[in-house]
Amino acid sequence: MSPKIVDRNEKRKQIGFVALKHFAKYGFSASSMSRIANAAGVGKGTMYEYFSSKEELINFSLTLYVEQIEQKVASLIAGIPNPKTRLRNYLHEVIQAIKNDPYTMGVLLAVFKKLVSDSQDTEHTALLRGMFQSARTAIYNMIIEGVDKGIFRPEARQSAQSIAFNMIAFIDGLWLHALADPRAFDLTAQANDYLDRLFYSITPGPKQIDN
Amino acid sequence: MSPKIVDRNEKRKQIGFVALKHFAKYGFSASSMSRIANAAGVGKGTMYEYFSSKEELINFSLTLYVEQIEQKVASLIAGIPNPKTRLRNYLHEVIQAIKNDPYTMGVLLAVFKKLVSDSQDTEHTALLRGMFQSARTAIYNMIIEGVDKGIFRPEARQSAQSIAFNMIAFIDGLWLHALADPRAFDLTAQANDYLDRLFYSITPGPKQIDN
Amino acid sequence: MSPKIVDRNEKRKQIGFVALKHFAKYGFSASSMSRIANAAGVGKGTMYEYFSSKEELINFSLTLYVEQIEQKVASLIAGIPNPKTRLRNYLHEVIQAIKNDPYTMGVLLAVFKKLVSDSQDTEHTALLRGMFQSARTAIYNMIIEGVDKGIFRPEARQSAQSIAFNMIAFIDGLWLHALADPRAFDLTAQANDYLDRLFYSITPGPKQIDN
Amino acid sequence: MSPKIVDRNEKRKQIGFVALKHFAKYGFSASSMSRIANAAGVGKGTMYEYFSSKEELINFSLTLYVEQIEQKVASLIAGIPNPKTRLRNYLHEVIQAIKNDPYTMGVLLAVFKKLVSDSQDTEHTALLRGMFQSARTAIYNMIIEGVDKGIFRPEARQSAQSIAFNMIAFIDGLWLHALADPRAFDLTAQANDYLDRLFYSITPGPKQIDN
DNA sequence: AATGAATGAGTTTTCATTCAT
DNA sequence: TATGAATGAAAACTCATTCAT
Repeated sequence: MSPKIVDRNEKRKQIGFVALKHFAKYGFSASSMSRIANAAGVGKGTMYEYFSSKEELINFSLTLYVEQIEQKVASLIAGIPNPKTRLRNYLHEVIQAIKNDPYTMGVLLAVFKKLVSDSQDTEHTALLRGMFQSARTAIYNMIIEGVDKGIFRPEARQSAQSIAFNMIAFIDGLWLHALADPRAFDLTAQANDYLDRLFYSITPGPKQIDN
Repeated sequence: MSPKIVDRNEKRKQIGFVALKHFAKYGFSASSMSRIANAAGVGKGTMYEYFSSKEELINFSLTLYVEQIEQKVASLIAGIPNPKTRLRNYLHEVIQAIKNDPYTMGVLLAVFKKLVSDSQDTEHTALLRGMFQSARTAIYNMIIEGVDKGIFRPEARQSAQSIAFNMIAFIDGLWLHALADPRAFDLTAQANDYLDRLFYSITPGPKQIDN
Repeated sequence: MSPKIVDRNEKRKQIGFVALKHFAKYGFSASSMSRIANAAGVGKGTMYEYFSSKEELINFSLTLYVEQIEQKVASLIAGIPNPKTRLRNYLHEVIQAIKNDPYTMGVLLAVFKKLVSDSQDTEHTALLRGMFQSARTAIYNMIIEGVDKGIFRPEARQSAQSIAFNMIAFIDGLWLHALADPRAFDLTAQANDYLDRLFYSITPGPKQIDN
Repeated sequence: MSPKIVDRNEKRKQIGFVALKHFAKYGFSASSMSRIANAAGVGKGTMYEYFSSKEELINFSLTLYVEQIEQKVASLIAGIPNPKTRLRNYLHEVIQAIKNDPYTMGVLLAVFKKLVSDSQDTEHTALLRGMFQSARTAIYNMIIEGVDKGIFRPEARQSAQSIAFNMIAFIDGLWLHALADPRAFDLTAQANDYLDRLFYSITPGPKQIDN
């Protein structure tokens, strides 16, 4: 009754991750189905058994990507009580991830570009926004918690939203440059500088400098 | 010294700018020679009279782009004596440019992506690095000038390099997000927040806040 | 003599009829094995358990089709004693069939086309010819019977063959046009006109008009 | 200023006629662009210089076909004063055309089939209907002229429309069968039988038979 | 010098068929 | 026996590039 047993979901994921690597490296339009098939060790036709079109493969891969990122982010902030330390740790972990797997960041680049081309591409837009939103919320919560615990100034409560935006933009600018010119600068130092200035401006007490 | 040479260069530029628009909107691989020819009002074959290949057209267009950006940057910082004001003004002008012509920023996206694909593509890498370097130098100089004039703390001298890096990364993260989600946040406010925090940390005297 | 053999034939028929519908609607080459399998509620692989190839499925389906048509024809002419009335009735029934199930006529179209492509395709040719032959024979017999009974002129005996050919061609032209442009004309009226003229020319006695 | 000089319209026609042969022989879906290109002696890509898609090639070919047919029809009926003779001549010429170039009739088959598949395919439907309409009009006019000249009975005036429909259907049935089974019957004799019966029924005076 | 005609390699996608379970 | 997974050949179509005029 039952034919060759294959975990379709597992195989979709397997192909999806291979595709992700290609998208990261070459972008969407320059990645070809047959090369992905080849890299995934399946026939060209098999691709279409698992994804009805290239577009669907892209969507699925991105979902995979976002899931992966969000899980990583969630695990990074778990278990560290002090929100200040947690924030610093969070940034450092993100930077480690960038350093360890710079190509994966290339997917973001490809997504950003697709967003520019098809401005009404709502599926991808939603995906991206969701991802950024959850990152911002994580940062926002850390700021608020810091204020609640007296670690940050009360005024930081109003700026929390803005700080979160700011920080995300900074992080994304950082990997962008790291991608373009890996040896030009010290990511960790940059992140520390940024945080030092941030904490300096929201830590209570005159002239207190965090380290 | 025949006048033809001038014409030739002029036409190369003309085609180059048209190409730039396409690259910004669709990226390199999804922009086709014939569509660019069409938009530029020349024949398909003519493209190859002026550029030996698509690759060369890309290179030339990027040179054009970088030149344009650098000229703009240079003009922005000219004529404003106070380096603090000049810095704020500089950032605001950049943001205006992003707001007015978001597509042009798309070229950067395309370039970044190309850098990821061909990691040994030294021609483009050099171009990009040069551009960023000149932007950083401009910022660096403003910081140093501010220290010299007593507007910034002496300690800022050592951090000047790092601040410049930091700021460029922040700016690029900003347009990246602006491109992806134009209505999500207030670019100007974000820039001000960033500068406020920066100036707060490098302005002499206790609790002095710049505005 | 195992019961399996019956099942097998039954299932072949079941799949064959589903295939027939597809062939009628899309033609042979545009009908796909997997869509037929799907519509028949069996697996793709199962198709090849019952038919060694698409070609064989086509052959079998056509046999089924011809059988069906011939049974219908036989039942239409059964039980009506007057050959004139029987002839008129026959034509009307055929027209009813065309009106009720125009798609089935599409199979004929597909077969005709296949015959044009593979001119040496004797299997299908024989099938078709047999079908038309039996229809012609039925008409021929009615004419002869009419002559024998004095309902038609004796001269009709020599033309009987030709009349049969003529009538079949007319019928097939009729459904062809009905298929192409269903609302353009009144099939029943056309058939009556044709028969009136035919009967007028073969009915004995001056100016006698059949109705 | 001007490049390789090619009469685009001429080349479109040239390719169109080659395509027509393929469509006649294999139908639309089983005819491939590359095989047509090959037969036309041009490269695959060239096809798309002249036709934006297979669909457009089909449309163009059909236009060509209809034009051709209509011109032939027009020339056949020109210059013969007696409408009765003209009608007979017309039918004979059509039959000659069928005999001489049976494959071309295959195009009609393909069109009919396409009409069955995509019932809302208005472009082709319109083309077909127009062609049949003009054929019917030609026949209708001959009948009316015959009535006016006293060659046909006055009652034929009312039936003229119906006779035209009837005759077209008969003709199309005829070639359909001729295509399917070229040697089975004598097209000319069939046509004569049909016309004899028709003229018998609409010629004035008792028992008068046309020859 | 300028151009469009020509093209084949390469892209996405479909499909008849085979095969392991 | 029944099935769906797997696949390569082939289809429609795109595009950078060459070349004749």
